[in-house]
Amino acid sequence: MISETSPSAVPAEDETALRRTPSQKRSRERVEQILACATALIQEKGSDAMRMSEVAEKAGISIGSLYQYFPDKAAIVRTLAERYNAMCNECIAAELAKVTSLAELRDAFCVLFDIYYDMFLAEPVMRDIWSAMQADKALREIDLLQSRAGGKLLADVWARLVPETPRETIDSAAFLIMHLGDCTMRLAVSVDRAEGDRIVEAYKRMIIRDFVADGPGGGASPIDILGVRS
Amino acid sequence: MISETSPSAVPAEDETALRRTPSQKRSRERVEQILACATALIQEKGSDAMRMSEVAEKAGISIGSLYQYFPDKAAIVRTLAERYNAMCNECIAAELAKVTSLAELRDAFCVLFDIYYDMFLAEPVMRDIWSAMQADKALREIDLLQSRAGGKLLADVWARLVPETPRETIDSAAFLIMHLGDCTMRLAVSVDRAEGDRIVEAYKRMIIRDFVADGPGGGASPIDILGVRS
DNA sequence: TTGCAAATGTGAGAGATGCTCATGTTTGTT
DNA sequence: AACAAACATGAGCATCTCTCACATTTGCAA
Repeated sequence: MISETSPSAVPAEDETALRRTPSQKRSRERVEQILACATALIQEKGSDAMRMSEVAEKAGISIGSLYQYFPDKAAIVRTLAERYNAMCNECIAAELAKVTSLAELRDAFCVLFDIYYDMFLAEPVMRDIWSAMQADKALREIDLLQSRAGGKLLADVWARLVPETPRETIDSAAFLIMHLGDCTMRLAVSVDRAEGDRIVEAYKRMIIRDFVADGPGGGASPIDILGVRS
Repeated sequence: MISETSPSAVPAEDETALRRTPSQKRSRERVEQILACATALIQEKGSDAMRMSEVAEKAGISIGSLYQYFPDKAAIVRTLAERYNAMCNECIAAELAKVTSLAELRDAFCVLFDIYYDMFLAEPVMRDIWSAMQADKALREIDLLQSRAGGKLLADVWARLVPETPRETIDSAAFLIMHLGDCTMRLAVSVDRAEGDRIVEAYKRMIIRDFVADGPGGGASPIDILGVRS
């Protein structure tokens, strides 16, 4: 799923997340084992209630061994978050690669957002991680970096389609769209399904209007006739 | 700031937040003292790093006394959050009361959002509380209730202006708009000021398009010509 | 004023959990 | 076989939230 230059079977997560880079096969397997057990425990009881002692026990290792690889509890969650992000980036890049017009951009956006919604609905662990996010500064940074990364993918395409719009306007709008997409997701999966669906649809409608002409806020939008500050 | 039926000088927070309802003047002052010290400590080091022992010490009371009034640490933060929410609701209701047309709705939205942005910029404690939010389930509930309350205020006005749109569509869209407003805020104040301003403007532009005609997604929007799922 | 019950105050410490570190064991290499 | 580096271990340290048995203060009625 993750394309890396490394020939290793283990995807190279952000190296700083691991306290010790495992060099022996045994320890590389152990890292995967830890992550798998942590995922199971998060699914079962949530990342907050997950205890490091439980992870160690379930993985059949000592607590000290656990801390040999992950500097703290948050690092485990962060590693899982980065894996999900990498998957998302692949999807986004693949879908946006086909876009050559504003109409296609709108279609691609709707397709991607539906995929994202389905992922959130199907992955309780992913939901939990994003919930736990705000509690952890480093995780919040990762989330913003992800929004920026996705935003850049979008802005690159968008800017080509509306060349006369200032690039920083597009960048900020794209960044915001990505970030609010995450927020919409978390909201949609926290209410009942019918309302969640309405919310997701409302978001998509809200956003695709920005892909109308002349960039964010441009075109035939009512902005032109309003006295908006700044 | 908070209008209550109670003649008491102390605003009646959600009673369930307090472990023991203070009946003597001394203890009522003490609750205020606790909240004031907690606010100062959050401003200084953040709610996460704030220690209950510090709050007690700064307030000049014992740790046991502290827990006499607040069942746990989160309850203090929750109480502060509810006070901010009450203030926000007053502003929203006041501004929306004047609205009699879609154009006025757009104007009111921009005014309110600017006020909100200024509040976020000026109140580090408020920012901290919303950051700590996702870590605490009860606080998250409060936040969603707040979005629902604000959403209802908006939906009531909006529905009157576009009577032919299904009410549940309006409700969900209004709810989403309020929630994403919070998300936009948190994002805007976490980046540098210039980008924060661009983000806030992008959000306002995005939203006021929904106040165009025929309700969310209605009117001359490109939605009509798109094959959107559901 | 005095007595008394209810309200309030106190702080040592119980309980829980993340994480460390000194020490022991395994692995790969020469 | 010998040895260094990598890896494993778990008792226990550090920290923090929150409790509880007991002391003190307050308001009020006699």
